[in-house]
Amino acid sequence: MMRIELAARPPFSLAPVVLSHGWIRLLPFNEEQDHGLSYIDQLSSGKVLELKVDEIPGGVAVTTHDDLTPAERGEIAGKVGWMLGLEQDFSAFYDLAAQEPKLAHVVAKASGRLLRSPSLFEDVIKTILTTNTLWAATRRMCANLINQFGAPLPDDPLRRAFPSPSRLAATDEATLRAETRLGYRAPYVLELAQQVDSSKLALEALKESDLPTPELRKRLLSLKGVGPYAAANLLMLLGRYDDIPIDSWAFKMVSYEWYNGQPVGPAEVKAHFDRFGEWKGLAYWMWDWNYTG
DNA sequence: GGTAGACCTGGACGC
DNA sequence: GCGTCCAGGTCTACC
Repeated sequence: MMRIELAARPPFSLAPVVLSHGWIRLLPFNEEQDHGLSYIDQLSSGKVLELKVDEIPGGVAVTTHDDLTPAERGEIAGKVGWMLGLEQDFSAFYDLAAQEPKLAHVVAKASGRLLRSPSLFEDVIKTILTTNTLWAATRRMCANLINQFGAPLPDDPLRRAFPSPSRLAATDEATLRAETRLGYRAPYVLELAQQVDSSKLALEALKESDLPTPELRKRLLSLKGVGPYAAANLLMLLGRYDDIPIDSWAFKMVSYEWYNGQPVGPAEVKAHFDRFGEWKGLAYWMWDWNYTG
């Protein structure tokens, strides 16, 4: 049993991160008591362990059943710091949100951080799995990927980590279609895994990229299966909020918020959030919508 | 620059 | 049961 305490930039609260979007309900995440979370992670050494994350004053505590080397502790600290956005600074967003009743809850709850997977590789695949399908199918495809290709937890082999690029690169399109049920997304996932595995694509480097958002967006759009919606979603996970992930849900929300349920397009969605400038994506994401059904 | 039609799955619906 | 329809973004081909 090991415990690692990590400090967060204040203000911080774990619950809004866990509840920030659907990722907590995709394996290998799991929501635990009191809006804590667990995640099954494969370390760079290949070791698979379960990380449990709970809030403590000033940050979080990460616990595992395993004994860890200093290097493993460092790796876990880095990953969890990224996953929860512990260093992220939302003070400029809070200044804007404090002026807008529909965003007041953001300041009150210290929201803004969006739950991320340890790797951009995993988040790109998961984002591709959310496109053009229903949430239940996204969860099923993600679970299939993990159950079929993920490395097992030694104590509990039915639970597995998210597959590595090399493991996915070693499968084939027919298997991803027939067994994993990815449908037409199969070649997209396979190509991504092969490019990352062969180092043709330095995907993880985009996490620290200082490219302007439009350039970063172009990089993401160049990935097969990543279109405007997916790119905007991934940009948000990368801490860039100057684009809005517009999907069919966005049209419905904006329609009932400002147009009496009449059909709307992307222009209407953008029009209501442009005033938030570089924070417009987060303003959209955190908006306290009228429509609840 | 924009757009039409194809792509897949599984759940809902009609018989 | 069995067939048909539908929702959900992105791709490619073509303009």
